[in-house]
Amino acid sequence: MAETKKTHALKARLPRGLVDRHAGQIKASEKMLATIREVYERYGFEPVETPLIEYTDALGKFLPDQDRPNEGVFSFQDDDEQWLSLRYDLTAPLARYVAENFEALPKPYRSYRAGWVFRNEKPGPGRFRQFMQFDADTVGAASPAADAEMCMMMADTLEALGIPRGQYVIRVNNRKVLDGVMEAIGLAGEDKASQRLTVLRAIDKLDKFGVEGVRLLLGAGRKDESGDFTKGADLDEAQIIELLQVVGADEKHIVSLQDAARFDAADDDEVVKAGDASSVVLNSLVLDEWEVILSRSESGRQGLAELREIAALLKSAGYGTKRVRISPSVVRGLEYYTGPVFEAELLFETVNDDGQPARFGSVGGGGRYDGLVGRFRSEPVPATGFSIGVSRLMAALSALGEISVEAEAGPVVVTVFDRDRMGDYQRMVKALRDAGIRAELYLGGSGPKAQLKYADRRNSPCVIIQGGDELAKGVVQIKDLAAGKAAAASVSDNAAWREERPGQFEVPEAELVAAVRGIIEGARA
RNA sequence: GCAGCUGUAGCUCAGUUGGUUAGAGCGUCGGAUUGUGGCUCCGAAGGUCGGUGGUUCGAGCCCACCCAGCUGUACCA
Repeated sequence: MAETKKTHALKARLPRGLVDRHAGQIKASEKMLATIREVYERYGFEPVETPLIEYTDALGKFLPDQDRPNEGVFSFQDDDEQWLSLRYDLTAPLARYVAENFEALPKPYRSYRAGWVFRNEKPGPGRFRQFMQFDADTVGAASPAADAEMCMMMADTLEALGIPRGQYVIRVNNRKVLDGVMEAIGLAGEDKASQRLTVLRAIDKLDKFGVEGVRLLLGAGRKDESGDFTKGADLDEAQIIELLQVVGADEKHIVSLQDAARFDAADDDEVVKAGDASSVVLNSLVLDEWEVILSRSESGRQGLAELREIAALLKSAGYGTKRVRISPSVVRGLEYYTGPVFEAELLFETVNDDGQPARFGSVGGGGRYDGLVGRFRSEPVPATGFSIGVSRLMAALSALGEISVEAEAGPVVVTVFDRDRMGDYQRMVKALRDAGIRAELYLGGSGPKAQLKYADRRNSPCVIIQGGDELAKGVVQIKDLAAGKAAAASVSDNAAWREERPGQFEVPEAELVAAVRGIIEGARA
């Protein structure tokens, strides 16, 4: 028999871009999902679930002019050679579901769902190849009221999760506005399509590179810090100025506090302090700012009208710019959004692993996708929705101290000091379980020391000990591990520590359950 | 994809101009203490030095290529 060397053992390794989740993380995320669900239910949305796998054509991810799916999606062929893919978001599968069950569903159809999605691309910090999204969508409502509701619901959700008002903002824009501006500066027409894409990508990077970086990307191009060069959109100076007038207009939609009453500002509107003066951020002002340039194009006028309606509805419902703000640099996905787009951004800073201050940034987004369901049907079907990045939001919440991924209390451990009496120990475990207390019998083969160590690692509230001495007296020893740890701090001598048995007391076996309950409830208080 | 940086024990890292048997701390396991967590002390296990080829009497160290990871950037439904 050949000698089996350890070095030949199969290496246990997690594929890159994927994560294991331990008990604390799972419980924390379940709690978080429950909170989100509650908000959505309150808005009248109902759950629906679709599978992780769809036909690739339903996801719309075949490469153009090729019989192969996009590399970014995990795909494989069925027995009949049809391509299947792991879903890469929850929107395309919903569109498939709605189209397939169109007659049976009440419309407008409001639904929500949480689930894993997969992207086969390079992982990075905070970017995984499998991650969870939590979506809500309204299908069959063309009214901007549906979009406004999405924004309000997103704001309510973040607050329900414990993110204070002012530490987040929902930014809203409209793709028709962006299209309108581009049209106005002479970028209309099929031949300019790729240039328009480059422009949109450049605008999307406003918060990353700032106005100057975007200016470079709109013009000749930009070199990053590793020396790599990104080619720009090649706009001329006049076009760039006009574009930035709309897109870089953030600082302009404010009015001085003295004038706020005249503009009917709400309490909930953002106030910006600069020196002695204070100014209020108003959604209506940024829209006024755009009026002239957008009037030059039909889609610009449309987009502006939709945003005005959204802004008015938000105001009526009492949502000021602290919560939802018209923001010209929001772009979102390039493929299917057709109207209003939204993004949920966290504003607070935290310290990352390297001690560098870091912003969480976007934790969710969405928008109107009027073409997506219609792909499956002969008539157009309007739809709007948004998606929350669950893992990212969870990282943010734990940084805020709103949730903890620390392991919570483990089960009570009944130790085995006498191997012949497993039945007796099992009976104690059963009694505890019947009383609704998490409890387990030590199932390993090690001695008392190891058993105590095990209970310590399980974060058990207490252990139950009954050796020969206790049996003779009809009692059990109960050791409160937390109390013992506290008492041990002042003891440095091991003999004394063992003699003292900190946190340990003796009760008649009949009082076992009551004594354990006392410890658990004491720890909770 | 492009660019830069980095690969030595489970983790964090030392390792001399290229010179015998590659080390430390932490962690793990065991013992002191077979009826008790922590502290302390003692001991043990754990390595194809990322891979392949080359230079050399001799490579963890030098060279080439490859692989992986990290960071930035591109793409991102």
